[in-house]
Amino acid sequence: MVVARHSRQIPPAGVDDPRERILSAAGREFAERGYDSATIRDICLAAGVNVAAVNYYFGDKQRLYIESVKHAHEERVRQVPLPEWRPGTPPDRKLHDFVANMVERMLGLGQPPWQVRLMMREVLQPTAACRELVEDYIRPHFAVLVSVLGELTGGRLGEAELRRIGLSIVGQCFLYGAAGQVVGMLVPQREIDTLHSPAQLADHVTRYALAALGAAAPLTSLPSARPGKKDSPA
Amino acid sequence: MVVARHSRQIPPAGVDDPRERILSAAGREFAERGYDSATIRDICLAAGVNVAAVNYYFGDKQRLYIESVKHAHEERVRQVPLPEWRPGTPPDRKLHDFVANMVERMLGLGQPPWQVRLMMREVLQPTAACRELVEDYIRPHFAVLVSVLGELTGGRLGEAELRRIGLSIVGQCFLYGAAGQVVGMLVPQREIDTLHSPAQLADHVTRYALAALGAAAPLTSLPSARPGKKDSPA
DNA sequence: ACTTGCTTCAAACAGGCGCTTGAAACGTCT
DNA sequence: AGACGTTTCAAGCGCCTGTTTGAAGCAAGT
Repeated sequence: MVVARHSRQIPPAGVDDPRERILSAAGREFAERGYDSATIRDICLAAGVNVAAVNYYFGDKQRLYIESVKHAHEERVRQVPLPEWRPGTPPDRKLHDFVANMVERMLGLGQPPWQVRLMMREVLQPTAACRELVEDYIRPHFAVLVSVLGELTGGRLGEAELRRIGLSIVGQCFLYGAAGQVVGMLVPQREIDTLHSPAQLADHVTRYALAALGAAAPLTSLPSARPGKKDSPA
Repeated sequence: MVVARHSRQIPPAGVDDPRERILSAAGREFAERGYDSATIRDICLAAGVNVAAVNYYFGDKQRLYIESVKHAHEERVRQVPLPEWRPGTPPDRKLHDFVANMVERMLGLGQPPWQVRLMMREVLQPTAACRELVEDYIRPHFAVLVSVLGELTGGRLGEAELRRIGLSIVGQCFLYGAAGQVVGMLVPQREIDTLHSPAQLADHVTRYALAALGAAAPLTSLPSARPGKKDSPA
């Protein structure tokens, strides 16, 4: 009756593996259109396989969706891994690196890549795949941020307060990633290019946090301290 | 051929007005399920009207959607209007009021009301209704925030920098409104209740901004300066 | 009483959807 | 060659979608 799923002892994992092609096409389609609007027919057309292949490899649309979310998330982790620091790296440098890394992951170059858009959908309207995403991907990253903040404040703040500050930092990046188009409508285009590029954004968020934590001069300090001039921290 | 839309010279605008009932039901349904997943049949069932009524009053699903977005946005503006300040109100007080207002609008009590969820969808994946939403609703609010920030910094920062800081503030609130469920997974439940309630959140975002701008002590300062003690600014 | 124009209704339309089917094609053993 | 398990295919199955239709209901004007 039921199709016996083969055991896949030797996964080729090449670009000509139909399973892989379906996952990739499905990820793009789900990211672009959302779960309901994406159709199996379109996905299979893009993947160059027959519609029955989805049922054969994944059972049904829902399981294909979950698999494609996990697939996208693993791929993105490989693309933009967390920075690694040699012992002795100053914590403000770590914070900047972390924020720059997060911004790059969320924004890519221009608008976020499909893997991120797919994950954003999960975050904004969680489905079954969300918990897994949080545990495997978001929580570890967030833990790193919190530990960097702890290092930066030298134990003067509790874990709970650190988490709250961490969320403040994440929120700023998240706005650009999730609502980038609206930001683009609110701010003049030339300003976007000059002040809201990924690098500039990372600098701003870091400086904003350091100033709030008293680890750098306030943003209103005179130009002598550190103006809006773009510069990578030495 | 085409149904002649009547001129609606005397809009009753009561709860028994079918047009109004459809708009309300459609808003909830679109907010909950999204444009594609929401069905005209379900909307009409909830509104207690025949399926043909949508075509009669709005033409098609798309125009119903646009009208329901505008309807929701107007309703929400009426529900949570911007605060008004008497002359002489100190700018840090204004900032706190503004943030508390924005948080209340975005978070409601518990999870955001359907009007906000509908608008969030537009922000995250803009459609034809988005530009109107930005111009009528978001831009004026954002302008108020920027002007308060300008007042607070006393001309020491340019408009562009003020906008950037404004977006930092908005981003923090936006994270809770749009990704509240994920925040709830990252932070222990008891911490949510004690540190991430709307009031606490508004306090935190305000204090974070004031500290970054040098208008208040850094968050790491000793309890003597201005602790995390919750208190409405006098 | 009859017309007129606006509103509501049950029923149906064509099209697209996820999913299934039975057979053909394929590669690999004996 | 033959048999076998795996993979691919064109075609079709209900079902649900947005939309249309023609008739019935209704209030006001003549």
